[in-house]
Amino acid sequence: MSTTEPTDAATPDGMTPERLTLGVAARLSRYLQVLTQAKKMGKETISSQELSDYTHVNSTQIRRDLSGFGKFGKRGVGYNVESLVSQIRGILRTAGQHNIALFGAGHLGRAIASSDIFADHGFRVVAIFDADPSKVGMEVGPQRVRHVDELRAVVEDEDVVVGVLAVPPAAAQALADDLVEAGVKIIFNYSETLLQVPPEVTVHTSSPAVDLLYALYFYLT
Amino acid sequence: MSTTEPTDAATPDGMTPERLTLGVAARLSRYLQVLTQAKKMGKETISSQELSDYTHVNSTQIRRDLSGFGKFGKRGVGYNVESLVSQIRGILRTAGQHNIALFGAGHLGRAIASSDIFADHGFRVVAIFDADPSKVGMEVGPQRVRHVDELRAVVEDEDVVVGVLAVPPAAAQALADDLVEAGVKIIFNYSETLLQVPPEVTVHTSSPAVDLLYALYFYLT
DNA sequence: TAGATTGTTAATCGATTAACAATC
DNA sequence: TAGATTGTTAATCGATTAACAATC
Repeated sequence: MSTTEPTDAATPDGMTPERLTLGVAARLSRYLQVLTQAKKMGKETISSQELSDYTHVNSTQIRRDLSGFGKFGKRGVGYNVESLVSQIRGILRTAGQHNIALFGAGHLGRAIASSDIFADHGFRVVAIFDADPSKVGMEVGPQRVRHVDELRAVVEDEDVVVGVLAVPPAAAQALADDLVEAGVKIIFNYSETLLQVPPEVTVHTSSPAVDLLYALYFYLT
Repeated sequence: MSTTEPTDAATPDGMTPERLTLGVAARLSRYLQVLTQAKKMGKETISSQELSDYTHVNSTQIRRDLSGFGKFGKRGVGYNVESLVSQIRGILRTAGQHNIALFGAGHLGRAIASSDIFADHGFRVVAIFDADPSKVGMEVGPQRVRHVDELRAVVEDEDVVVGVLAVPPAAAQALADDLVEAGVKIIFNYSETLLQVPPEVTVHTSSPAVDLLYALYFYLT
């Protein structure tokens, strides 16, 4: 060590760092998405500029975000895709498996169940529910469709942390209530309904149209 | 006028305001989503606090965002839902109809086609395409599934401004290329692929898993 | 009037960016 | 070595928030 730096300010393993700010956590998640896909495509290294092209986050911002946790890159080369994936997963504490319960065995539910989009990030659909008796028992991928009555038992037995609602608007609130009662703290809402939940529960409502409106504004102006 | 204010700094109709910042445009779009839904539910007025509960944006921030464009609220009462919808649509210049071409007549494509999620915001699916000859000609909602060969003609005839990709990863890039060549400037990508497009084209990749990772972080910490 | 909620200010904090030395 | 790209600084800009007067 030729310089007089103070002891490394980056977080050493095992020590609890400060909680990430909302912005940093959101950006890291997006980097992870791109990196996961890049890995699938066989890419071994990626530069902050390439990450910037895909995420629309400024490349300096990306280097800054990452360097806050360690020196993950190689000057002149870029970042190793695979190792950066593990690093970010570690920072976000999402390296493990997390179980999802999916509601609705219609077109959307089946599309979600058969997609890699959750699986790629360690989310596993452990149960699919539908209120329609004619759908109960049907096979969807590796799952058999269950009746909503089984919700409580499944949440406990399978350690479900996320409920995904792919149901008609009229059914969404009742299911949200059931999920809350069963102790699920994260609800991903694909219906258009505004859900009422207690403050400790997080609802994320999918809103592709909102993203389009936003893109359109910058296209029109 | 008893005070000596300078001429109103808010934008009078017809005058081109400055371009919104990314943040403001994003937040206004989210308010619009909630307001649209609140209107559906028959709500007549809404307070900045209620909007805050649904959007997770601080209520002061909401009042601040809105007051930059005019005095839309009524003290002690809140905002009129219907009028606020029109005001925001005006600000975002998305009051009109915009046409979408949808690719993929599988589960996801059919779910999108039959949902109100785009229709509620003035987006109309004017064509559905699929590469599979056995699906061409099939009826999906009011549309007949077309072969991708017709893409160019449809984009021109129907004034398509957005292409939505609900296709397998392997097919996404080729379709993106076709859309770019046909002059479409906004692509909404539901496949997991990283798409290569010229800089003037905007790609928005849907990433429910990213949103979940993000929610999970704050749940786990 | 009393209660509620907006519109707005002022102060703070975090995000963003350009620039560039370090170094692979 | 020459070229590329990271890691980091310093300066700026926008977002956020608490507080409160205005007013419905």
